[in-house]
Amino acid sequence: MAEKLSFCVNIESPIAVYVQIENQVQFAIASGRLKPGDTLPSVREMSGMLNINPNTVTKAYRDLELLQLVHTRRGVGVTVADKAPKICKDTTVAMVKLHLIDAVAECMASGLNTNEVRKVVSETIDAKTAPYQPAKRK
Amino acid sequence: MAEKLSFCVNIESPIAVYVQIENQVQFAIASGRLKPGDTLPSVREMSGMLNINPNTVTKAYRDLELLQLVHTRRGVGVTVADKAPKICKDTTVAMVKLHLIDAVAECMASGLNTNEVRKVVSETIDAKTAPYQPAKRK
Amino acid sequence: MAEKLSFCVNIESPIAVYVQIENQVQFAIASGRLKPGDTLPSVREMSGMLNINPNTVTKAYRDLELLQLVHTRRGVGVTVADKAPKICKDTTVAMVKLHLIDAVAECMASGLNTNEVRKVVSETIDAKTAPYQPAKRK
Amino acid sequence: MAEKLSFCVNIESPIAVYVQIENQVQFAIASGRLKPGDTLPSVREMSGMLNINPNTVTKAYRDLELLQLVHTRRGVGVTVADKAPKICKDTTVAMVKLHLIDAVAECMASGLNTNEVRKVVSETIDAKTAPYQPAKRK
DNA sequence: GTGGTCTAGACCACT
DNA sequence: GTGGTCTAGACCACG
Repeated sequence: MAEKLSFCVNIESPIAVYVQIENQVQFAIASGRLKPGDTLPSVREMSGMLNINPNTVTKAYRDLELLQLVHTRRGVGVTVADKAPKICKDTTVAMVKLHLIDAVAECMASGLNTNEVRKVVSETIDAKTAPYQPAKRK
Repeated sequence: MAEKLSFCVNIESPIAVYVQIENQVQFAIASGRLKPGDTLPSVREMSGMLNINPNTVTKAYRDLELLQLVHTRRGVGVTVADKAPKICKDTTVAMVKLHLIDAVAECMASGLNTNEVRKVVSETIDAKTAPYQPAKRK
Repeated sequence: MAEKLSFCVNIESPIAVYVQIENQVQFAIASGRLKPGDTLPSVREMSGMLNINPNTVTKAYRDLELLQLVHTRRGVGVTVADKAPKICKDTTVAMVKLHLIDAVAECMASGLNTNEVRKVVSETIDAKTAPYQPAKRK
Repeated sequence: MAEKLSFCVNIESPIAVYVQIENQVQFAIASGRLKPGDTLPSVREMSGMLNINPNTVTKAYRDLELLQLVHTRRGVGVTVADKAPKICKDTTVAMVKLHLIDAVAECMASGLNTNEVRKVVSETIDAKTAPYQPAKRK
């Protein structure tokens, strides 16, 4: 059973709240913070924690179920599926790499200096040991 | 007059088509491929080239006008503003840096190895001398 | 473009309305009544036709999108994906066969006469050339 | 006293577990495997056998009592009612026929070949002499 | 005109 | 106590 799980959403973000939740769960599974059999916070618990509507959480959990990352059982709760880690590693890693490639390509296309790109990368790597913070992308 | 300008959009992308156009114009200005006085493709030309609705192009050009990056004059077309390069460098660089930071943070959150992150960055830097390709971000 | 598409739901059924919609779309694709590129009725149109809440239709369409059976584009509509027929045939046929096997097994388990089973099957085959009517299963 | 009664439930099924139990008891009565006066497994025994919550078994037995198919007596257990076979045959046969009709209709709606339908039916009839296995219906 | 997102709240089903 | 479904209605984004 997972002990400490912190989730957060940025309600200002153009990224839909339910997508932010889905991503954080996927990242938690991919990084091993959530393991097969672990129970996610209940819909009511999560919605209270994030101060959002329960339906929004429900939507996220349903999507995760369709992706076969979790199992939902009425009266029981939502648990991480056995094959979730594999699926997550297969897809999540590919996705974040793509994002990284896109971001670097953007930097190059906008004329940024190569050294500056590397410097930003290094600084971010050093800073990020903390849990995932949802992006504020435009 | 700009000689060769290639634009492309990914209609499947969750990023709005008109935003993709705006970004590409901004990048072109920031990197010097578009200079003050250059004329953008006409709405009709651009929409035909990209096979999209003319309204979408119009919306992008309107936004660029609001950002004071271009001037629209009836019977003449849409031309790059004198102060556009300065504005673009100020804002575009900040934006792409943010994207880069987000992307690296994502990689860390999903448990990617630090060395792997640096490797992807290096490879992308080496590969990207070509014009900007719109992201396929999820 | 699909000309005539009749959909219907049974609001009394224990099967969720949005699932009934999903099934009917899948069946329509599997049987060729809906082809790649065809546009589904708009959310508002469908909800009016079936006299249900638009959100219910939205839910069904989102699921179909996650199953990669349709493409949704804001301002455009929902269209059948190119690979939808293949996916549908692969999964839908397997599903309905399973249902049939289950139903026959049920009949046997409840002591029904073999001849009677065949008779019911034949009668239903003869009767069913009409469009799919959602089940009233208990 | 019934000698050998095998029950099984599919916890993944969208059909409620207690409904699966009810159906199996009904089928057992309809087919004569359970006769008036026979004792059902105790709640504790059944819940242990199926590895489910005792409350779920209790609910199933309570429903069967409401249907007048069984009698529950403290200190004695749950026994099949005298009139159970008649009731079961009247209702169960109607129900399974309906399911069969639905399943065949589904096959037709999804474009399945008529001959294939008959083939699946025949194969299932030949195969099914074994006790009822709960459906995995979607 | 499309669909997307979120809220609020009701009622149901299951354990 | 869990989650599931549906409704009603608001506001936004896109073409």
